Amino acid sequence: MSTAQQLPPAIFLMGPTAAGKTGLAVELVQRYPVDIISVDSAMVYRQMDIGTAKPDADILSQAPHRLIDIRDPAESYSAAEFRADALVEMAKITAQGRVPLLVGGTMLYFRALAGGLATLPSADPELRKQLEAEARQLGWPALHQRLHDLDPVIAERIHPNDPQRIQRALEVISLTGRPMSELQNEQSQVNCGYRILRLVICPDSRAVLHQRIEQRFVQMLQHGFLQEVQALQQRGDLNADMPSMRCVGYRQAWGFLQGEMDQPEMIRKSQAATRQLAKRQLTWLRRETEALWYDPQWEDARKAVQQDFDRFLES
RNA sequence: GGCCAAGUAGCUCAGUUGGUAGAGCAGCGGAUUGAAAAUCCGCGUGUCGGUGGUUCGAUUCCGCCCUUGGCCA
Repeated sequence: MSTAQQLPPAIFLMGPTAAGKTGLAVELVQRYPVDIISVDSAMVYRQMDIGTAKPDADILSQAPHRLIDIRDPAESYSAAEFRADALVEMAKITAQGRVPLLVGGTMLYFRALAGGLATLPSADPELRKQLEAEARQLGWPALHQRLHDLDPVIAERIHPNDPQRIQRALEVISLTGRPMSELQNEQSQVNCGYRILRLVICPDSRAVLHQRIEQRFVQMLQHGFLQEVQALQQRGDLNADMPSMRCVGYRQAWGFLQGEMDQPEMIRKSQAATRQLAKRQLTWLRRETEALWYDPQWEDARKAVQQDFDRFLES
């Protein structure tokens, strides 16, 4: 208990997309000695501003966000890179006598940061290409069968129709010669070195969240989202299979600009994809965290957040 | 006003040669260890437009009514 007291503080501000995280974070920056670190797998990309709901230059000058605009859309990023980057930024902030405020909705990143990751090799693009070629010949269920022979424990946990995880597990074996399940078992229970206050911001009503999602997408279009995606297409070096272009909204807008659907359909699909994202985020939030929940429409929410902040920072 | 077509899940539709119905999408729940805004799994009761009739039994056949679309006046 007393050792925990000695750890420096950090705050996680989590919530589904369109819940109002950024607005609250900016308010908190104005009142508390906190610096924001973004926990968002899409805002890491430069030139992807409107569709990721990235704060604009004005807001960023008042409330700088670390770990946004750190990748080109042709590149990829990962939970492991995030964890390393975030820990560096957290240490810098703490060294200045301030408190890291981690804000975002990429729940795997929060979990990786707080709980650590197993020691695993990073992605190998060549190997992945090979595995994909094999899958085209044999089908993913056949590769799942192969995985079952090599690492039955992990194969039990991965569905035969889940190409991404089958590929990754085979990649790990191929790169290390050892089953992924074994490597995961060796993972020690790490503490990230901070005492964490977890806050979730989310409307009580799913209908309200859906409304916010739908309105926000319309606003994105008004702010030139399609031009943003068009500019990305015109670079000529991006394609629809890259992680950046598979982001919610970008994927649909890309298809629309290629003539694969009309505009009303693109809008419907983008909004639906965003609702589905929010639902997945809520699944994480319900299960993963013992956090304090706030509805942004609850007028006392901000006061309550401040009280929790005060109590936490004083302790 | 007359003729024709359609009315089935939130949406688009399939179907029942008469035994009260099922797909896609949406939605909901879940999983999640270097792509995670990704990837994957599970979940289908709805006055079959209304009302009368025929029938053991009607969402299905018949009559009338309502709504929508088209054609003719």
